[in-house]
Amino acid sequence: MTSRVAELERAPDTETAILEAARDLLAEGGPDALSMRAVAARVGVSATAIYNYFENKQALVKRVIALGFERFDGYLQEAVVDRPKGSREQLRSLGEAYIRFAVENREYFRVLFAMHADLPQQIEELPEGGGYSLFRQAVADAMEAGTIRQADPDLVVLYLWTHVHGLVTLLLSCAPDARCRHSGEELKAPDLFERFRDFVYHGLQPQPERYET
Amino acid sequence: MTSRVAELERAPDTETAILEAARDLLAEGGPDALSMRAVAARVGVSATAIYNYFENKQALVKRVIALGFERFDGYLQEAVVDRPKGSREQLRSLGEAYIRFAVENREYFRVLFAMHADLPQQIEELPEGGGYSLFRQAVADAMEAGTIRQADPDLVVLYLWTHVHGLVTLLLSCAPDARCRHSGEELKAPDLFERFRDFVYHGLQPQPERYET
DNA sequence: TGTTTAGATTAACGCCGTTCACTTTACACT
DNA sequence: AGTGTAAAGTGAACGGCGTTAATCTAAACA
Repeated sequence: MTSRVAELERAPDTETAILEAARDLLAEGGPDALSMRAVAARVGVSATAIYNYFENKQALVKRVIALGFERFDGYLQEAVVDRPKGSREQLRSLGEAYIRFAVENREYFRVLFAMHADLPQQIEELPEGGGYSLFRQAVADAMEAGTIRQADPDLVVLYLWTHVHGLVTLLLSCAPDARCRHSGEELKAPDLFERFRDFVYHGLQPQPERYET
Repeated sequence: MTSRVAELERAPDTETAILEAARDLLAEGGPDALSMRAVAARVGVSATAIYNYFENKQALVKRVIALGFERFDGYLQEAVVDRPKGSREQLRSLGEAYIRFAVENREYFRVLFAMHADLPQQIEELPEGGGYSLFRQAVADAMEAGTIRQADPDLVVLYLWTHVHGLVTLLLSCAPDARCRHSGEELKAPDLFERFRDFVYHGLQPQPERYET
């Protein structure tokens, strides 16, 4: 006789199955691939059964997106731990994690940031405590450590976020494999990110003859 | 008796009417609002008639997007003329035009850069001679004039483009009216852009005691 | 035992993109 | 003037979509 907990855990848990099916369909084939009937077929249930767990398709998608942001935050979490607090390396690692998530979950990423523009405002439960606060803490640490200049932390976070977000969205929207043909050679997102780092740090001002380190 | 030209211009020109209806539907209600039947109804024709001019919906959308990029380029064109060649003002004006287009054509802008990610590669006829080359020329001029530092122009263009593109997409996807709540006060895209300019120019490096101009 | 209820099902509605078979229009050619 | 041809437009229909309504099933509880 199995324990009650084991029973619960082994239970079909249709809701979870639906969410996973929806996430996979979204990640595999983009928004068009996610239909109630397709989700139901993958779960092995009739389409209308989904309505026992989600009010409608939009509610289902909203949950999937929330799960997506959790996975996204996982990438960022992994990027900060074990990196020296306040170091440029930590900041760089965050940016790289952002890019890595976008490239490794291309379709998903696209949906994450394109989809929740349609769903009007209701995504208030997402950002709190998530990636943004991670980013912000890293920036604040870097300022305190003198790694970057003093400024409004929120503004700098937004600036860096904008920078990395623009990089990946632009690449994803131009080249389906996040690649950019540039003066003959091909550059992938991480390479571009690396080349941009000098711009981000030193700016575009004409460089004085600085032969310092 | 009207001239031949006048006749041609006054002719119904169903194709143009279809394109305009599709563009308006897209700009007004986003992608979901654009259906063949809706376009047909607006033009005053049956849905199947559209197939005399466009192979299918995707082809229609593709043309609409191409028109959108033309309009977009118009914003950029307007930004460069009458601005001193190679000046920071010209670069700033380009960025502001980018933002202005995105804000004034919110739905349209979203579709422009979200949509042509789906349509696989086929958008090769778009960028040539368009906004990118404008941007590139302005950057090259600014380098030659010593306004910004010497570097690979393509890289700098991509850097700046990324910067402004990320700013608007991030704002559009977060706040439906391209507004950002920031330390209590609300910032609109142009304000943010202005605040970012110092970062772009001087970078995030710790500022030395520079009391120079 | 009978009753309730959560979960699943089938049927159906209206909208979608698209195809098909058909009619209408307009113009070129003998 | 009459005919042929091709373009432009039509309504019906197909399969797929999100969603609703009515119905069934089986376990839980009294």
